[in-house]
Amino acid sequence: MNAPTKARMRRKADRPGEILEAAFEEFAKHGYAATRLEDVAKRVGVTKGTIYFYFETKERVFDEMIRHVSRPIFDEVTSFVAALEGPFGVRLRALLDFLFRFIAEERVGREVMRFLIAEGARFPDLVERHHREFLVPFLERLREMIAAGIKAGEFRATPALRYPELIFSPALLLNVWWLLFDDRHQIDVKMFIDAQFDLLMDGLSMGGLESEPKRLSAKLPRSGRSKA
Amino acid sequence: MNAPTKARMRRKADRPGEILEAAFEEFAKHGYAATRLEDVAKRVGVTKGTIYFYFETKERVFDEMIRHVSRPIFDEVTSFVAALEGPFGVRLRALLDFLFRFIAEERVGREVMRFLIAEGARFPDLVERHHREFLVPFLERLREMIAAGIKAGEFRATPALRYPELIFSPALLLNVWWLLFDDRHQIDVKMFIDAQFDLLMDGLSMGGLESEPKRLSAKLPRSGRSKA
Amino acid sequence: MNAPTKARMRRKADRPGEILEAAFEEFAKHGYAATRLEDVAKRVGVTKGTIYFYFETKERVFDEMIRHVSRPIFDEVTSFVAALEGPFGVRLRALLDFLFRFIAEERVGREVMRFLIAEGARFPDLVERHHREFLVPFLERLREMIAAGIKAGEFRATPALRYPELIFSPALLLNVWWLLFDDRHQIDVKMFIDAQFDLLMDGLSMGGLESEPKRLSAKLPRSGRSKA
Amino acid sequence: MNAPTKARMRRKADRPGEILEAAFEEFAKHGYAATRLEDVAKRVGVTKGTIYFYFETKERVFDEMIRHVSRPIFDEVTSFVAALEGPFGVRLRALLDFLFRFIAEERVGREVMRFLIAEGARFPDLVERHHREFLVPFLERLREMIAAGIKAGEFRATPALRYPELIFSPALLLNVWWLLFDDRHQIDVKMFIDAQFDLLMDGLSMGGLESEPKRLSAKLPRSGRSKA
DNA sequence: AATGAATGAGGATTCATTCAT
DNA sequence: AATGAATGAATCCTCATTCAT
Repeated sequence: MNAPTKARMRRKADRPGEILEAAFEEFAKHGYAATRLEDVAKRVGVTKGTIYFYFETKERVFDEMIRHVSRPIFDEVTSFVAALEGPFGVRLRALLDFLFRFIAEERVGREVMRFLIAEGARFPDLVERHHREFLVPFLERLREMIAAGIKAGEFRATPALRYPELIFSPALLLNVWWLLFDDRHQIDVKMFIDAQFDLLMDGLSMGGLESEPKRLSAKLPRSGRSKA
Repeated sequence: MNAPTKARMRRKADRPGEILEAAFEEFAKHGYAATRLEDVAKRVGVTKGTIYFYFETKERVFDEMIRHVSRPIFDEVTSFVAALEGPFGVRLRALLDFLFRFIAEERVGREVMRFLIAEGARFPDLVERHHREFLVPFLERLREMIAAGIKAGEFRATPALRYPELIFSPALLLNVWWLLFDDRHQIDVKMFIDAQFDLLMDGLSMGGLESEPKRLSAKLPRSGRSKA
Repeated sequence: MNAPTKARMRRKADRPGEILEAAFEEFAKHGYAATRLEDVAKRVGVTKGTIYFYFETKERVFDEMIRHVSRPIFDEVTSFVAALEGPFGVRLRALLDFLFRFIAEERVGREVMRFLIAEGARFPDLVERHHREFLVPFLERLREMIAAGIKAGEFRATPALRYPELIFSPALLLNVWWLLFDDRHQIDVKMFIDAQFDLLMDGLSMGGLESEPKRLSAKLPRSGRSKA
Repeated sequence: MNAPTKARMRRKADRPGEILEAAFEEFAKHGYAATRLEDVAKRVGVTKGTIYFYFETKERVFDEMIRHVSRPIFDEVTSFVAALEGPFGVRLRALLDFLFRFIAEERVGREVMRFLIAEGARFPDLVERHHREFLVPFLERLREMIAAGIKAGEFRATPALRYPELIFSPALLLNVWWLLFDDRHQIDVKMFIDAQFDLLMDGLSMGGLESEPKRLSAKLPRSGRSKA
């Protein structure tokens, strides 16, 4: 780490990117205030000065780090949502799978949530940006899907139409669960999604006495993810 | 203003309590690392030294602050859950109302969640304690209630039985929403709970062709909160 | 200097004053930017932190240091000028003696001038304050004295009445001389003042052929200072 | 703005000179310690590295900058003084005019004085060089002129003969005035010189009762500068 | 109990300087 | 000749912690 010194391994193509990724790790581990830029530098294999060559302040490093790690998510969410097709139940399930993957299972999505919650007061713009560019569009897509499902006669006209957040919330719970317990008290994601989907579709209450009330959901493909 | 300041002379006999409450405010606003014990002291109207008379370190102040503000919640949750009665749908609704109040609407509950998420890495015991003493018992109570509801024929036997967290998750969403947006992008809590309850009970899908599938939920009392 | 450590020699009555005097020495030696507050602290026998206990920033230390060392001069100038009496030639001579003492011979006066010249761009208020509170009143007193001398028939009505700075300028020269050369290329202050006074009174040109044109100045007491 | 920037391609052949002139501006504005070589470079339109190609250290840049801007003054002073002719009163007046121009009115002369005062401790050689090459010769010329004037019967034999600095001092005052106040509290240079000349020639005191004591100075040409 | 003065380790930031290209 | 990337020592400032009173 402090090898023969002098080894200025320069022109490493994407120093800023490397720095931001190292910053992600350090900020995720210690939080904004307790992170030392020196440790970020050490992780990249450069010195403090190098970071200041690329970024004006620690705040700037943090801000750009969030942009850096968020962009791929933003992009993928956008294109995924645009590409949804098929029956609405199927679409919904696909959306849930996707959502869980990005917001709960992927470390970046999880930690971004931690950053927003923990450092939101210091970086209010960041929070607003995520609301505007990520949350609002996503919820709107959800709402449209539900509305279309209702029109198509697949879904009930529920007040949930006003609160697509409700559909979103189990994924958030998993996200927070992970943030809190990491790998202690693990939850089986696949089973959790299945359970949400079942509950979401048919609810808790005994729906009368009919023989085949659960048809629709029963036919749906379960979460395609096999590894979890 | 800094005359013989008699207001300060009250010698509340509860200096430690005062300090912990001031600490709550400061830690909530700035996070652990960025909070200055001096500001906590100033808020109480004493000097830093006084804090060190009662608490050994800053970490200790934080830890005891969490205990201090959590205890009333712990207690109330315990006794509330023990006192639930009546039809299970009604109990569930009551539990939801309660949950929302403590985890989302009350500032203390909200901020404790922020502390756990933001500082969990630094205070792992804290997180474990909340898991053990708050979350697990609460989820267990939820599960028992659902199980009893199923036994009583009121509820379907859903896989949600394994994941009572699902029922808990909208409250968490509201909690996080508040942590992120404070009073920007407000959500109407009463309508939100109603929506959750409706969805939770009857689900999204058109439940076959039966004539009266939604009876139960229709009869349930709506949220008792009148102001929202 | 780094003795047995722990010797917190506290309550030293006038810590702020001590710090400002140490600061004067360090700033005088190195200039504002090149002075290390740590060296100031070392000079007092405390640590950096102590300085920040009393002063918010380095700029503040500098600013207050100037006030601290300037005040006695301001005060003495004010009271001295107010107390002048006697024939105007005598008064003028006394004023010159006084002026030289404060602006040129005394180290503080000299160094304050250096600070104003060297750091004026960074501390414009400082410069304005000295202009307003020191320079303007002093020049005004000078002017009044000359005007009174003219009225009394002792002085010629010269255009110098508009520029009392002219009378002031040799003292400034000595000041700057000292700032530049310290004790190299020394000038004998007493002789210098005598020379100024002679020149000031009677000028360079041969004043006609009269036998006793220089009476007045010839009778004046020479500078009373004997040590220089 | 940062297109192929052709303006920069002029390859002035005098990069060092450009750098030194940029350095003059930056050092004049911020002082030695607070000047960043990077800003000097930016002013020239090159990078820091380029400066280090021509100069070994920052101190070297400063030192050579002073030489660079002083040389023209040195040269002009030398040749001007050598060329003086005519009655001594006229010569004196011409010398004063010249002096004021170089030491007070011209920015370079003024700022060099600031450098000497502010950074003399760090660059003692600089100060000595100016003393030896500029101040001493100039004062010597002044002294010779006065001595010759006395011999010629134009001037009185005053002790000022020992201190030609006295004649120099109003110009210094104007210089310092400018350094301190820039364009605040302006002084009319022409009137100031006239006043000095009047005072210098005939002094303050009522010169006996003679009828025509002021002949000489009255006939002298006033400052040749017409605009002031 | 409480204060106020003091400490000193620690971290953000700056910038003269280096050097491979 | 000139650049751009990198270094690392230096310095300001902060703040948890200590302790005599």
